[in-house]
Amino acid sequence: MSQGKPTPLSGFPEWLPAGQLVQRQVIDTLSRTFELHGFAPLSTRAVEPLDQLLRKGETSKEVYVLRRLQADADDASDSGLGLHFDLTVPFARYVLENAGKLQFPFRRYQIQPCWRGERPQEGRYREFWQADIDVVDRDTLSPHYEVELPLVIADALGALPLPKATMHVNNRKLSQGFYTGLGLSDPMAAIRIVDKIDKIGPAGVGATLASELGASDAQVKACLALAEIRTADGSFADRVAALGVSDPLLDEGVEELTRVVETAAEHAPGLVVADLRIARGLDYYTGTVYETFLDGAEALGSICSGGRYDNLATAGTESYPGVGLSIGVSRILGRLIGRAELTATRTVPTCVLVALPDDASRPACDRIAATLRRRGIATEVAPAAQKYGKQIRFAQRRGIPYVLFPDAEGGAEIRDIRSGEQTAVQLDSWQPPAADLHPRLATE
RNA sequence: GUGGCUGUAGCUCAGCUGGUAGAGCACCGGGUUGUGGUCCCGGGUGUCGUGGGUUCAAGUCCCAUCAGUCACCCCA
Repeated sequence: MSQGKPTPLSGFPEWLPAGQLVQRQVIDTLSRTFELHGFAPLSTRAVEPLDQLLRKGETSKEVYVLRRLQADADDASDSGLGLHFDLTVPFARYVLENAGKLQFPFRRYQIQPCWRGERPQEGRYREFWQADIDVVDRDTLSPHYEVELPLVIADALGALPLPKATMHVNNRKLSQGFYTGLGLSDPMAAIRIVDKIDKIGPAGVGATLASELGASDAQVKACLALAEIRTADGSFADRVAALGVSDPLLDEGVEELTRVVETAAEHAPGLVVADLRIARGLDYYTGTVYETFLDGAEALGSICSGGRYDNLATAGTESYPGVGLSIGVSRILGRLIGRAELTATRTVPTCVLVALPDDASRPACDRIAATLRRRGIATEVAPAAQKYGKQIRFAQRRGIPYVLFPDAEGGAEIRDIRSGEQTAVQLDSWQPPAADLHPRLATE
């Protein structure tokens, strides 16, 4: 019974083998970098109770819910479970659940798929991978983590062959304090309105501030002036001061942001800019907020975002403030794989193809392959005893760098099919250059 | 989730006002009967995204649907 050819599912991308290999390489590279900074690997289940996912009134989230197919037809209830839409909320739950067994400050990384039911387009999927790092502590979290995490991200992104990235950083205390000091009725609403400045322009923001918050001309002018501030060093503080607004929370925010920007400028020059219009949508952020854009792909949106959250992991009197950043792995890969700007040096793990002289030689060739594998060299034997030209082409199509030709006396020659160089080798000692041992990421 | 645009071979695309499809590259076979890439010769490999409808006749017109993409929303 033919069911016809299956079609793709909107928003659920599946890369071809070459892309899969690229994603694996990217994830491995990120994992190594995170571990180098002492972050422990962690995975959480795919599902969370809906009340966990929807806490903080995040009802706008397009959460996929789980329901048993076998549920009674007249049973309208669901399981009360939903797929997580990010890795921060599940992590906060995990911390609360295991607080007694964890050591604080607790730092972990987590690389997993997430699900959101929104309309897909380039860089936006319904199933997508995030690579998330967070640090949480008990009761209070030292501000220096807000400086450290961007540097870890700088290392991680720097280890990948990507276009230059720029991280725009702001501090909610700065914005909120500024609007409070300015005398606006609803500082949080002002933050959200000003965040739209790239969409609706300064005039639109001004009009909205006036109509929704009753802001005066002077207040609107001050808000727009703040939103214009964007500096690669600590000089933003002088420009904020020049606006003549005073508020204790504002001062705190300026101090924290100054530390982030100046430290980043020292350790990762060119990565971070203070950008006082950045707000971030998620309302659980309470301090530093981050958004990162790839140069030349700004329209793709942020490829790494996060911030400090003081109240996400709280239960009763227990409080575990944290700060985290998430890299949008699928967003980056969808763009770069889609445009063939990021590839792997080969489409299979195989380093050596053992040529098959004739069918009777297969056992001997299998032994040769086993010998190489024992030394960690990924090896496969040619699928059929075709003409050597065909066998070489088999390797070439897949990017396999070496073809091994056995001879009748138990020796072998290995050909580097990129250069055409072919030499007799000792099977029990030959080793490829380290660069050829595994597929690597490559830009084209 | 709302709205717009797009959908022909593996890829990039052509196909005028309706007459059951074509180019380049790629791929396959051979020249070269066991060492690829160059060159030469030969081969079209296709449910025109899918399903309906109009028509004597649909790749072409209409509707729906799926997918991609863009804007909104939101955000990785």
